Amino acid sequence: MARRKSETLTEVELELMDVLWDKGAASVTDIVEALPEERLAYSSVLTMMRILEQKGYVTHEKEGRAFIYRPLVNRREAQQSVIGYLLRRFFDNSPEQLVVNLLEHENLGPRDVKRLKKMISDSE
Amino acid sequence: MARRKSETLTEVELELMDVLWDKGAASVTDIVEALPEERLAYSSVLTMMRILEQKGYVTHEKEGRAFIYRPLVNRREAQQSVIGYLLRRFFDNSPEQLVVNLLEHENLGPRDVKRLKKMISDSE
DNA sequence: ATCTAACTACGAATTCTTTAGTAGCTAATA
DNA sequence: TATTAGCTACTAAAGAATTCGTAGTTAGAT
Repeated sequence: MARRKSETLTEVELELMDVLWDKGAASVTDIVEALPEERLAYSSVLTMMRILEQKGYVTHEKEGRAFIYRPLVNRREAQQSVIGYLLRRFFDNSPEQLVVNLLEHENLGPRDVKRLKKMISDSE
Repeated sequence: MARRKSETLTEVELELMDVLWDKGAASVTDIVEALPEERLAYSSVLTMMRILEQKGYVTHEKEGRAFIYRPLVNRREAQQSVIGYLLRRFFDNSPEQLVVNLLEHENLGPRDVKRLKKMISDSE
């Protein structure tokens, strides 16, 4: 039997969406060039774009000879989606738990914590 | 060619680890019984436990006739790891961005926001 | 000592993800 | 109009994740 489809962007999907989000719209050639040298073959990107379209993350239209791809989901939405997934699966739907862990995270210096607090204060 | 291994717990792996984290230690039978009715066959759980052991998430020892599995990674560590992944891949290593999104998340009521703020203020 | 119930080990099957080669179409140009 | 450069479509392939069947082993009961 088999696995369920991923409900969030997978690794490579995310990498390509990042390019689209940065550029707003792009042809396959644009995307290949935006990626690190030799990262993916042209046809690999093409395949992934097809998959992303199937999954409803992007759409395309012909412009001149090439397909121009545009995101149907923006970065913010993708972020919210993955946060939702994370809360559900790892944090028992408790944003507090997530933030507690974030505050304790080794990657977080005192400077970060300070900025975080300021940001939350400002958000009222 | 092929994909990279997942650096965080996958869906089913997480489901099983959750049982271990709750119980502290458990036999395969214990785990099957802790899962929702008909969720997974005995042998499926066995296979997944083997994989989890290969990946270094659990260990086992024989107790009587059965294997008793114990987590080698605790819930907190798994949460930190997935937060690290999230920051890196979705939030450009910016905890601020993550929190901004959390605050704007539709699942978050005003009561949650209030508690969050208090929690961060208290964290000095 | 044999039988049997309880477990584990091994491997197969299926889908998803990721990567890429190649055939084939099309528009611009010589 | 015939070439060809630039794209897309199709196909393949292999690793990872997920699920489960079955053979084989072993400890305890008869």
